Amino acid sequence: MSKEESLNFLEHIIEQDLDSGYNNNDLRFRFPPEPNGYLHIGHASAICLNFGLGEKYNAPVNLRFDDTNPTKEEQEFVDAIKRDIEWLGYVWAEELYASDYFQQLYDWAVEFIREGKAYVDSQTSREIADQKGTPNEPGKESPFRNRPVEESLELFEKMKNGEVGEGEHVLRAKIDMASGNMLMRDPVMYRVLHKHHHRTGTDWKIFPMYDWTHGESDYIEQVSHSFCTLEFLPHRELYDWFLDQVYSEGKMRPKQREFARRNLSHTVVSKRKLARLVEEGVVSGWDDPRMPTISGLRRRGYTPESIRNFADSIGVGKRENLIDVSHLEYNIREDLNKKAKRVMAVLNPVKVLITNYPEGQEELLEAENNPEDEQAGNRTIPFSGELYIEREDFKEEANRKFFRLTLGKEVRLKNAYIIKGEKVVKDNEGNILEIHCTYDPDSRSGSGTEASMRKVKGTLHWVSVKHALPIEVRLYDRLFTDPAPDGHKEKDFMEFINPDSLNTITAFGEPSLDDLEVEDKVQFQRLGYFTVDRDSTDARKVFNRTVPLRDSWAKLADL
RNA sequence: UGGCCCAUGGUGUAACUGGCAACACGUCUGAUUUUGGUUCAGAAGAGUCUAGGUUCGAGCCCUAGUGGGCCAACCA
Repeated sequence: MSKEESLNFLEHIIEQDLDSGYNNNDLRFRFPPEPNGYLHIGHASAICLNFGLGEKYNAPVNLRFDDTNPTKEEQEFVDAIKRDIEWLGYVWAEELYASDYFQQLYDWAVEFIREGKAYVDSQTSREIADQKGTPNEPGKESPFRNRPVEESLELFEKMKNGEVGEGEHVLRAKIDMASGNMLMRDPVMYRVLHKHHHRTGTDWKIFPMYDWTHGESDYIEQVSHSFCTLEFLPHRELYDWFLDQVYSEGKMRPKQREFARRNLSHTVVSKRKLARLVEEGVVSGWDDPRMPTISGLRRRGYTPESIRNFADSIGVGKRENLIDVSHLEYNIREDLNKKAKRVMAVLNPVKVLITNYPEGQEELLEAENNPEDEQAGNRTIPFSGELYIEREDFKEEANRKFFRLTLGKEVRLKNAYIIKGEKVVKDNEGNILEIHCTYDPDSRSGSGTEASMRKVKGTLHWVSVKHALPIEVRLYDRLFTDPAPDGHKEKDFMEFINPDSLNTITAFGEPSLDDLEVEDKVQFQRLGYFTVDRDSTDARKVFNRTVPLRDSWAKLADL
């Protein structure tokens, strides 16, 4: 890798380790989700971080499910997580489960008891919590702290065999009830849970806690760098303590390092809050295109590349952050600009009659599929004397800044002819029913005539009425009106729901849209990028708006 | 109240062992354009939370303060 590029602080750590004796072959990372929900954009950046490091250093990255709490975990989530990571385009070295290590962890724990490093506590969780003290005052030692080793051993065995009920006993590490770090005050290592585990079934009645599991799992897998979010920083001392007890010379000693979770504006990401959106029907499900879940983003039309580029471009740090969605939107536009086929669709139609176009005539006009990609080729679009254009593209009279159709002025119909507004037909209420225009027969795009080369300010997209394909279009906008909906202490995040986050309309598209398949992505010219939703039927296609095009006119038009 | 972490343009990051603040997004000009898109050229915008200190020299080091975050689940 070039020394020119700047490294983020995690890469600096790795580089330092490499300089101080680590072998490149020693490097190994992991992404350790708990299978208790769907992955979201926050996970995506952690995935890109770990797997990105794996690609950069040519090191293996394991996918390890942190499945130590059977009350919350399900196989369904394991499958969904794997699917999402694969979709992002990453390949894990090994698929592993913390539950694979239950026996090893148990054996170590028994060893701990024998060595007086752990004991069975028979108090209630309440009592234990009360004795914990506060960050200011030291905790009190449990009356069971010095119970005989044999007794702890026996009770632990009973816990394991399911002979004791949930909550009756726990195994605690004997560390320091006066530690300034609350996590070091004799943390619970095991609790009894008579629950079905998605992988171990009913084999185990005791389940190891996160702290006891995570570092040891890293150690078993010989992970070199265990990157996690900042809230785990206080856990590091315990992570290291547990590691010290089992570490043997010559092995890789995993290193936990923490980075700031990256927050995206105008959304929420906590599982509880996302669940509320689903339960209260604000969205249609976990993969609603407005959801920040990976499945939601996928359905919205985001590409894996755009998400990866986004994650790379925002970097990592250790400070609180709120990344504006515009960064994400930039990345999807940039990707789709190169890839998406251009097509025409009219969302808010008004009829245009070309009065001097021969009655009943139709023709097929040639159109470029993507000006950014020569390989994309051309297609044909049917043209006739009766068209739809966007209602916003016409004004009876307008100032010089309005580069669109007005009476007496010419505009180009994309890939077709130059037309001139002649008159407007209205109903009794003054609503525009149709606009009469004349066209310049010599001005056909690509015909090479002098008239076809004429420069007119303004080009409109259109669809021939007779050939128009009715489609359903779902116009999505950000789900929340506030950049940090859950950042207000006094207010519930639900108060910031954007009432206009979804606008479903019927629109008209050019006939070629009928050939598209689910998840195909196109640019509706002058409007935005759209993708075919799985709700599409043979009778009617459904398009989700991924993101509108940048629109420098919108700002002026508002004035 | 104790401990720990953090603090650089509107946003996110960068600045290798101290050498006069960079990149991306966003914003604004202009050019090009059969997408008010794209592309291209350019501009504005921070003197690095504050106050001291060390140093020839500090965003980088030290001290204190201020502000924000984290920590007292048999969750991860």
